[in-house]
Amino acid sequence: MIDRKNSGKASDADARSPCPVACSLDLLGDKWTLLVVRDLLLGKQTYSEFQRSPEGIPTNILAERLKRLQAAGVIDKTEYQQRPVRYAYRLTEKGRDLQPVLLAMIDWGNKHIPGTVPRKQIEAMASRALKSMDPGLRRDDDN
Amino acid sequence: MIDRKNSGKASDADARSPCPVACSLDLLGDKWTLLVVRDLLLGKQTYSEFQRSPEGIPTNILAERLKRLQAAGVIDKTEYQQRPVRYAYRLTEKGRDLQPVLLAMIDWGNKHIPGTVPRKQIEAMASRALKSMDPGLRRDDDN
DNA sequence: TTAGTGGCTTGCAAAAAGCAAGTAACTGGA
DNA sequence: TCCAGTTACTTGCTTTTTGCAAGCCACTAA
Repeated sequence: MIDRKNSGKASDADARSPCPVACSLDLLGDKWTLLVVRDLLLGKQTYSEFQRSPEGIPTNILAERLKRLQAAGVIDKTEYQQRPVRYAYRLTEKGRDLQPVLLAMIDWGNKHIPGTVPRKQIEAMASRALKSMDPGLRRDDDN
Repeated sequence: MIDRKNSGKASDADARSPCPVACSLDLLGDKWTLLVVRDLLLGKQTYSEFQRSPEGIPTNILAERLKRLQAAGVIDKTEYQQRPVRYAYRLTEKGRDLQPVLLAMIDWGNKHIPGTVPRKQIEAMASRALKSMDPGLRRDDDN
């Protein structure tokens, strides 16, 4: 199972162009990747939490995206307990820096797509998630 | 050639969820769409200009994306001359409002993907494009 | 012992992307 | 007038990616 694609590449190599937009889209340009990042910013951390999001990401795509994001250094995966083994996915600084992109999308959606849940409500969800978090999942350290 | 998909839909109907991020990605979530928006923000307006961009968008994909963006109200298409007929694609207000999303991506790319051309340089390109623009292509009106 | 959960992998059909080629309307030059 | 070239696409076909269902392994709790 040797696969040379995307190996280690924190950046380009086979990027389409040196444009930062094009390079960002090489990693993030699909319907699912940024939704996973959104979930992480909202405080979700486990595979099954991502699966339970209302959009219903297919499980094979979720697995593939988590690997890609990890390979790109956007997230990391840690065993937060053994017996039974459970993994927590968390954003790295590189991942957290995607927040402005997500916020810009939220603002655009709110302004131009009727019926989308407003940013304020989303921010409230995020802070509520932080407060009610399982202590075992908390990140007191910063990478 | 009846096609009921995407007809008129400025917003959702068959959106995956009411999340503004998910809804935005339903329209913008692929490798090419935001590159076309980038080109438009940089002052490019014609089919062949989009084609000449360094990423090399396949022509059938470009045609399909232009239709989708037009159907979504992000761009409009006007005949800016006849004999021979030539079309100019321009961002609507909805389209211009995507600038913050693009800027956030540029900043992220500049910070985390080595070798990407810096925002300042891109902004310089955009203003140079404005100054040297064919008067026939200029938009003095605002929709 | 058995049902249930978490975190995946595998197989396969359907959709989308990517490539090459072709087309229609027109221009400008020999 | 003929011919090459440009613009704005469409069509056909192959390859890649998505999406859906099912299966699997480790483990727990009843």
